Amino acid sequence: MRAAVIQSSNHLLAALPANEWLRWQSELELIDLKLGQVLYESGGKMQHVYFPVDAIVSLLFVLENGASAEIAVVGNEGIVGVSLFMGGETTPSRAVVQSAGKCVRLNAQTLKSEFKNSLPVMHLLLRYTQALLTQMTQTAVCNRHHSLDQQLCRWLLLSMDRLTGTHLVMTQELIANMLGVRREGVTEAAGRLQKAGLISYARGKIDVIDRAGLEARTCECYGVVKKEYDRLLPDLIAM
Amino acid sequence: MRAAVIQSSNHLLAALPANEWLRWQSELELIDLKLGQVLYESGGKMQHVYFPVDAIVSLLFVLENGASAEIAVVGNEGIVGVSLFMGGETTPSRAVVQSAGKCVRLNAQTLKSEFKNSLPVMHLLLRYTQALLTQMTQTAVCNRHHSLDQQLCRWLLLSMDRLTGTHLVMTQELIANMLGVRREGVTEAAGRLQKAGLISYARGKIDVIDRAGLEARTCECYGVVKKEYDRLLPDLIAM
DNA sequence: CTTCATATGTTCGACATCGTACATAAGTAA
DNA sequence: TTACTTATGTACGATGTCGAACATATGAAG
Repeated sequence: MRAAVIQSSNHLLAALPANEWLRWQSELELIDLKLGQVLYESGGKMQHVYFPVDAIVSLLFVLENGASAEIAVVGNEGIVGVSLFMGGETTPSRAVVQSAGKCVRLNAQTLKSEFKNSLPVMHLLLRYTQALLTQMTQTAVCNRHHSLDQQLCRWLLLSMDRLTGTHLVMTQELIANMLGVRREGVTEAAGRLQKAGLISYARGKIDVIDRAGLEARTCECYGVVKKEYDRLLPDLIAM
Repeated sequence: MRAAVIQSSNHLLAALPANEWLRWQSELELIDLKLGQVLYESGGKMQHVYFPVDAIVSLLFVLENGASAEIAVVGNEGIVGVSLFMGGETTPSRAVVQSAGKCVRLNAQTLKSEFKNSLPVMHLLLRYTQALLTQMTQTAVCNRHHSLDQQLCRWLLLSMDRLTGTHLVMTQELIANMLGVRREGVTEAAGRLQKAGLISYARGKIDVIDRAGLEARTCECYGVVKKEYDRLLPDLIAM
């Protein structure tokens, strides 16, 4: 299970000072995440934190009646499991793999002690958490004020930013769960985007054809979040 | 301006170890906050952090077109300005006084250095931030899935929890801004609550008559947030 | 008391999404 | 091939909120 991990595979890992990287290296495990895999269940104990490499993880809130909504996405710019070092031990959200791929895993206890004992690690993780917080709050406002079409564009763009290429494996049913709307609504919105020549999709495979077109059609929320990530994590994103 | 500040006036301050309290005491300023006063503007530099005593502060997101939505409320259980120690310097949200009252102010630089140099302070603030984060994300889901009536109940309950008494000074217009809906919608929802005997209101003065009734009518979001605050900040809330 | 700004109440059609039901199409397994 | 599951398409009325316009009521200032 333990395999050599390339530091630059995840932006947060890449930003680690040499000392920290040396300490961590032997503790990191490179694992495969499958589509739909659940990393944390709401309220569950967290045994690890995860640094996505080419996987994407969605943070979902699930209501009692089963309805859900995505509050943030995490790709290779970030870490899944911030509640751990924030002091919660458990998290009230569910973490689901939205796009299959590689991921680096670290023992929860190790991360907690590193967070406590290394100032650079602490600052890095907190700055990332601040960016994540912005994404969450912008999502809240977006849920309130913007149309499904715009939100779908935003969602596609956020996903594309965390992938290489323009291809995405994701059924409309799953997108509906993420956005917290009906599957039929996604079908219609996606149909409009396809008719406009922005995307093409078929049975769970989506291709973005006109990225600029998506950016033109989405709400400001996408730009705000992206700008805040660039501001807070400039050296990490730029590489 | 500088006045004696009672430690127990704010739960976070109350939870400070004796050493920290001694260091902070001379730096704290007790100030008055007026209804509608803006503590931070979106993107603005933060000069202070604020520990509400009997004031309530709303964290609002404002969109380009002026539409807004509240993402969290802070009362005497918390602190306004978490982005400061999270490493952001600026915050992407606006902080507005939702209920006038007293507040303790602390210099931004002081707080940052205390956060860095005192482990108990750091842990306390991070744990609070985690609770705040829960409130924000639950709000996001609530925006998506629940009715205006339920959200109004939730908003009233969250406000009551941060006040002494059952009286609230707040026009329907302002509530509408907080919830991110039209004023007319609040008028209708509030009318239904009044007809049901849960509240009474007149020209900006609201009285909660039947708190249990509000709790029965609101969505699960209120309970989830309250539970998480109790879990993460038990000693602070209990006192 | 009068005037005026503020707060609340009410109505209308418009629109987006919901809930439900069912139809079609593409991949999978026998 | 056939049967079956999964993914997508479409239609319908119901519902909730919006946007706008206007009516009423209260409190404050002169």
